[in-house]
Amino acid sequence: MINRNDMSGPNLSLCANANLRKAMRVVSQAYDAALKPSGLRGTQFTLLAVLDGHGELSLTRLAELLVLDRTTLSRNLQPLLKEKLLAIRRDTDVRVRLVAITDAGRARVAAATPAWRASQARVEAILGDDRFAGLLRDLDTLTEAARTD
Amino acid sequence: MINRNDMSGPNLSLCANANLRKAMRVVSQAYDAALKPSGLRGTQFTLLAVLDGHGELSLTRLAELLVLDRTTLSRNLQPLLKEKLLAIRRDTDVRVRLVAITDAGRARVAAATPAWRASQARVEAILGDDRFAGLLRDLDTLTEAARTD
DNA sequence: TCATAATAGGTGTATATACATTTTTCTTGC
DNA sequence: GCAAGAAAAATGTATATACACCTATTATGA
Repeated sequence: MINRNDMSGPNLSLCANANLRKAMRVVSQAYDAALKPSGLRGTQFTLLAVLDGHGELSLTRLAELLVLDRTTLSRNLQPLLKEKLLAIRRDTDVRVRLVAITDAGRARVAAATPAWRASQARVEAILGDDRFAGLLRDLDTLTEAARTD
Repeated sequence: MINRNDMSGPNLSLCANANLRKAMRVVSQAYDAALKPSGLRGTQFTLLAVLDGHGELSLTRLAELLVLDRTTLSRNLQPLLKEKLLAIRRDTDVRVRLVAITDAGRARVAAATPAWRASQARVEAILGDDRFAGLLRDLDTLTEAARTD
């Protein structure tokens, strides 16, 4: 077996970025496919579930929780607002917009949760409990390291 | 310390999709920032480096190598073609388009490689060698499992 | 009190991503 | 040799993502 990466160039099989993105693509596709009957993408499920767990949050605070750019969050909210799964109101400080999940949003999360659990179970079955836990630890370590520098 | 996830809803701190995407975001931002002086995004560096390692490839074959949707690849190629870092020609089977890196593309990869190495070193320093190797293994296991089902 | 800082959020632009569909070309079976 | 099906790629549409920049409002300090 010839390894052409013994040559001078970057060895992409060791690239954290390339491999994270690749795994993200296939995993996200799996979650998206499983969630499709519920009418949610994986990213949307995440957003709704966070807001189901917390109460009303400002966009800035929600972006911090998700480790997501504020402008990205702004745009990710749009389809969920259009479907009235989320609602936004102004705070007394009128600069601040508070977003909260609606009853319809809660119902949607509840309807989607079995599909989410099945996707979770599939990943856990592939890796096994120990590697799955280790993966979550590693991802969190990377996120925290980047977040705090 | 109250754990509100003891309640009925999905515990997102265990969500493979949410945590993979979150880590992907922060890691990609770090690579993008490091590569910025070279004028490449992380994704573009990956694409060029793959084509630097292999010769001419059809879009379908390249998409398979990257575990990337063919239509996504088509679009990701556009900025690199515009900058003439890649070139496309037709095969004898005129349905097939073969893409290859240009001399300018090779030069760009070479110029960007030190920044890529620095980003790699940073991730390895954060996780340590063992966890880094384990992470790559886990990501590959997930990718292969999804790719082959 | 008012000028200046800081903060919250949105817009413009560009890339990344994939599904559904379409067009073009090739292959295959008869 | 041709019709039916397979294969390669592009397009239409929608979401995800972030940077640079802008606007509106609030906080601060002399």
